[in-house]
Amino acid sequence: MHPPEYMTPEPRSISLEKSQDSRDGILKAGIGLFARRGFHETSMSEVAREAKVSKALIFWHFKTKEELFLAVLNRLLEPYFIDFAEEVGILDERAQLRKLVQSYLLFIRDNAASVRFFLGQLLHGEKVPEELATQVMKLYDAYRELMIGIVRRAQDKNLCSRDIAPEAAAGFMVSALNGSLIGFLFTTGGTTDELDRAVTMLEEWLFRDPAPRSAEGGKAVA
Amino acid sequence: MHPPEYMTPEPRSISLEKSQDSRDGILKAGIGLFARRGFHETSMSEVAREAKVSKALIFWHFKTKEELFLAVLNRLLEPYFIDFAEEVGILDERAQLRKLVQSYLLFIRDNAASVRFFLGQLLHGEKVPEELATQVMKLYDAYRELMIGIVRRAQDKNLCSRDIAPEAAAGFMVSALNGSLIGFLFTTGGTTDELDRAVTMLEEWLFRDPAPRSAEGGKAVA
DNA sequence: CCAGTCGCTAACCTACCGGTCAATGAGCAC
DNA sequence: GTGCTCATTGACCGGTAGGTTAGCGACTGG
Repeated sequence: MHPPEYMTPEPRSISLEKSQDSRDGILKAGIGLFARRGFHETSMSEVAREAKVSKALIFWHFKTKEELFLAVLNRLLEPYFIDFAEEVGILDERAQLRKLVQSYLLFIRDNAASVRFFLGQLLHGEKVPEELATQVMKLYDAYRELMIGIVRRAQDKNLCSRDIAPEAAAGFMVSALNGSLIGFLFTTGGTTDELDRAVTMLEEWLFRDPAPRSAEGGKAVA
Repeated sequence: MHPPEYMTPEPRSISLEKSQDSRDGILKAGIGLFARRGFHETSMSEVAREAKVSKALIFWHFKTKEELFLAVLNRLLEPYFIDFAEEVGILDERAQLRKLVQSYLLFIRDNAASVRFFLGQLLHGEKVPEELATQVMKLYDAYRELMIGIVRRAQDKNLCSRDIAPEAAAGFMVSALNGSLIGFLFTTGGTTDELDRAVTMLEEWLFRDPAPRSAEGGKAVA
């Protein structure tokens, strides 16, 4: 079996290093081409040309085109994670919401290309191998779960209306964010103003009437 | 020049009728295959097989594969229009909003496949020939314009808060709808419950505090 | 009845696709 | 040096893609 199934933690020799380099170069080229043109529009010869290696080498590193594509998707998904756990306890729920939402926006801004690619691929169906699709879905659910937590805590502290279930409220907010997202993805050179507007609107929406019966008026954060 | 550039309003002969029939059959097959598998995954031979004609006939009707694809997109867009003008005057703004939103949902429900296809294609870029993209955008803008009108009238009648500009409110609501839409598109066998929930939420959101200073409490529609 | 067009097809063409393979150079162990 | 494995390549293969062409039967106009 020629291709190394798993890389050793530290490179043992120059050859292995070079091997990893070429593999990375191929992956890099694949990322660019697949994201720009999609799976079927991209040929292995193009990837080879872009990576400046022979086509055969690609098939030495990756058994099939699908395997390369899978590796590309995996690498694209690497930055998809949530780093929200820290320093959140000291913020009130309103600030927590703002922070969570902004982390969403920041992520979108930084990964617009791959998000667009991945979303298109998911919509198109079939070419995303379940495993990755569920991975994305899990991430999505985790995000919504964070938001549910915020809403629940805000309701407990009577910071916002208790009329709607936290799950429904969070689901709605995430949907609204997604909607703004696709609006953003379609304005190619676009500003993030629309996104920012959605953020403040969601904030106002969630914290619109804090105390249904209590007489104490809440101090609004400017 | 073999292929008829434009069809005559009424078929002059049996031959022309048959020609239109076969053309329609090809288009129909193309719609199914392109929508199910995308542009590059679909071969002309497949279309020919599905339409039960020879491949050459397709190239007789449509000069290239791109031209067939374009015709398919055009036909897919045919049901994309807004029939909202009628009988709207007699409804109050709340009911108007509900009706407008429901027409959106209904449309999505009926055209889920083609919406998914078109959205994926737009996200993927490149394969949608500007002309059609702007057509869709115009439709989108028209819809938002309708919503802006509703919000503005509701504000004039003091039915809802005047804190936000109608454009911003409408934009937000359309975004929220779009977000719910993609949520719906991803749940394959999915229910429309999530969509319906978003609808009521948007309604509650827009008409949350009708009279900022007036003492008269509004009667809520159950 | 005959010429011409229309609708249509089988067979064909070229280019390129994903994928294979034999060969080869470079580093490493002995 | 002599092997040995690893990384890499150019040449090649069968299959299929989009597209072309020569021609055939069925109508149509004169």
